[in-house]
Amino acid sequence: MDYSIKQISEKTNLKAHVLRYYEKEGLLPFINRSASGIRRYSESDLEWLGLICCLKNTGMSIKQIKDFVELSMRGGETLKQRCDMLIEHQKNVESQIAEMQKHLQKVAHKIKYFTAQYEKYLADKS
Amino acid sequence: MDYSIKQISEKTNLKAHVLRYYEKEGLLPFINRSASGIRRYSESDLEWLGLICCLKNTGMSIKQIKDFVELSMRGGETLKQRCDMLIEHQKNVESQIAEMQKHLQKVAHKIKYFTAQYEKYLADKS
DNA sequence: GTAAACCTTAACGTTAACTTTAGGTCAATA
DNA sequence: TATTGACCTAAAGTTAACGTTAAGGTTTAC
Repeated sequence: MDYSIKQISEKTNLKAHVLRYYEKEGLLPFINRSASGIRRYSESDLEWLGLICCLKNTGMSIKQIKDFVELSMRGGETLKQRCDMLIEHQKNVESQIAEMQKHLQKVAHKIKYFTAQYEKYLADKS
Repeated sequence: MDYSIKQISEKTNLKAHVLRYYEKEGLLPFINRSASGIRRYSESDLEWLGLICCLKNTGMSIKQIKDFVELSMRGGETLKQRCDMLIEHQKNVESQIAEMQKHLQKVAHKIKYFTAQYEKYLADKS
């Protein structure tokens, strides 16, 4: 009940060399190998990858994800720290979104302005 | 009634070297110079910088902003194109935000999960 | 047995948006 | 007039997160 790197690549949409790269960077320090050294991903590895992608997708850097993974490897005593880290991250992303929405309002305003200009231009031409 | 690069730097929160960089990249093809070659920014240059920052803040690339500026330099005949470009950009940003919010929900879910784990850990310890 | 998939290390290439450096010139002031 | 701080240019350096290529080797599936 385990997966090859290719299968995982398909399931996660991460190319094989990216999976190896993530492993090298310390994001996946728990992948088992077959006797001959071939990576064998378990169901729980796949779940981990889910979390990693989730953090990546919300803009967390590889380095920070690595820190998170390292905490996880230290067991239950770091659970509080990890919760805090995720909550902090959540806050950051939320405020980024809020910022973006604020800036977006300015864009909307500019669009109004340009649209008016365009209408004036059309009127002047006729 | 014009400004030095330092004054503009303070007004826009863009460092002087960034202003020069933007100019080199074609984002500001209209800045006047003194006889000795020193940049003199006008009030309207400052307004342009406002629009440029607005686009930057919403994630538009330097290259795209350059394209927008180039259209602008061609005058009224490109107004429609520019409107369309801004509207397209607005849509992109909105869908980016939506995506982000979707991913954020997953993070929230993970937080719930980790918090539960943490409470269980505390209960087991006592 | 052979072809496809996997492994490693290592190094070079890429992109965006700066940032820094080096070596000057210019302007305000004491 | 000397000095200091602001300005100029061109070009190289930086960072993150990969992407690419190479070179050489092992393993697995049919």
